[in-house]
Parts: sequence; C-alpha cells; structure tokens
Amino acid sequence: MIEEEKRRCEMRAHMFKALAHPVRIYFLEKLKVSPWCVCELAAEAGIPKSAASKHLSQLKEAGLVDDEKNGTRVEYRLTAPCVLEMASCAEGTVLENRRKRLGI
Amino acid sequence: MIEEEKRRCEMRAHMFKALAHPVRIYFLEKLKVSPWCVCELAAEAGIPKSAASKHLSQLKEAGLVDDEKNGTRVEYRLTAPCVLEMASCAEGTVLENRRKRLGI
DNA sequence: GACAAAGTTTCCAAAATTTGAAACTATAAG
DNA sequence: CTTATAGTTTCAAATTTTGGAAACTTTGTC
Repeated sequence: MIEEEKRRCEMRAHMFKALAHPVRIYFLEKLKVSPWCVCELAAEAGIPKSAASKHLSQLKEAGLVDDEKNGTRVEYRLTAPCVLEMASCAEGTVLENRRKRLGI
Repeated sequence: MIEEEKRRCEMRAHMFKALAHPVRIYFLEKLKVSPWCVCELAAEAGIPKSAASKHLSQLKEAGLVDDEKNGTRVEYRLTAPCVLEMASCAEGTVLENRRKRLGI
C-alpha cells in the first residue's frame, strides 16, 4: 500500500467514522428536514447536551454539517447532500443482507 | 426517539462502522476491481493474515462482501455496488471541507 | 500418515471512543 | 450587576475496537 493510497483510505475512513454512531445518524436525519439547535437535538435524542455537542462537533469536523450562531443558540444544518443517499443505500444493503441471512 | 427510529439508526450506524477503518476501505477498493483471497489482501496491505481475516469478516457481517471457498483459499468479492459511490461521495465531501478550512 | 499452505479463532494488551457530571464561556433579559 | 439559558470543554471511568502472536481447522500434496 503506497503512501498516497494510505492517505486516501484514511481520509475516507475518517469520514465514515463520523457516521458510525446511532445518535449521529439520528441527528443527520433530523437535519435533513430542517436546521436545529443543540438543545433541541439533545432533547429529542434524550441525551445530555454535552454529549449532543460533542457528536455535532464530530459531524462538523467531518464536513457533514455546518453551524451558525444566533444569540445563545447554535443552529446546525446539513451541508453534504450525498450523505442522505449514502444512508439510504446503507439501509438497503443492511436489509438485503438480513434477508439473505434469514434464508431469502 | 421512538423505538423503531432507534433500531433504524443503529442499523445504519452499524453499516458505517464497518466502513470506518482505513484497511477495510483499502480492501473494498481492491475488491472493486476483482475478487481476492485473504492472503493476497493481507500481503498487499502489509498486515498479518489474522488481522486481514478479522477485517474481512466485519465487512461480510455488514453485508458488504461475500466469500466463496476454493480449496484452501477463501475468495472475497464485493456485494454492494452502491458502496463505491458512497466512498466517492465521501472523498468529495472531505476534500471540499478541507478546501473550505484552508480558506477556499 | 506427515507436511505445508490458507484461514479462522482465541487470548490479551494497547489504543480509541463514548459517557455523564461538572466547570466554564457567552449572550440575553430583568 | 444578577440571573438564566445555550453551548463547549474538561475530566475520569467505562466500553469498544484494534493488533499480533499462538493455537487450531481444513484442504491439498507428497
């Protein structure tokens, strides 16, 4: 594995890592519909806002969401439209796989 | 977050977790071109075959690859075509994000 | 049967992630 | 200025994931 290949794989893996948590998927689905602030997302998910904030900063770091400050609130919004298709594809794949394992 | 929503998010996250490792991304890219056996993939990635085997079984468990035994060899092949598009989209997003951070 | 090659599984240590509480910052309102 | 609200950061503990060596299984060959 040459160095350039390695870097590319690390970049891609890093992006998928940001998607590899149920709460972060949930947040992205909410943001698909409209922007939300941290406290609203935290309340909806039923987790402390410190946890919500950390999950959102991971998504932001991966470039999947963006934020904007309004007074004391920070609104998060989806930036990468293809993420939605990814999630749909993922669900399709997982469901198909489950079907196969249970014997078609 | 209702129970059904939770399950769906967990399923999706589980799938992305399988993609969240550089070696597994590397394997998928090799398999994009043609099927390979464990020892070949391990040699290409420069890791022990026990590690390669474990990564491949994670991919298989997520339904992203399938395997077939031929003598002592086990050939792995890609099953989910949309994974390729996902990875491309991911790379695009990450690159765009990096550009933004470095100031357009 | 003995041996070699390919894979998988097991075991355990090391590394990374996740969690919640508490401390801290910033803004708005009284 | 004081208080309340929204968010972020820090900390330590708990959990999960990873990595490598060694043991084990299976198949093919001599």
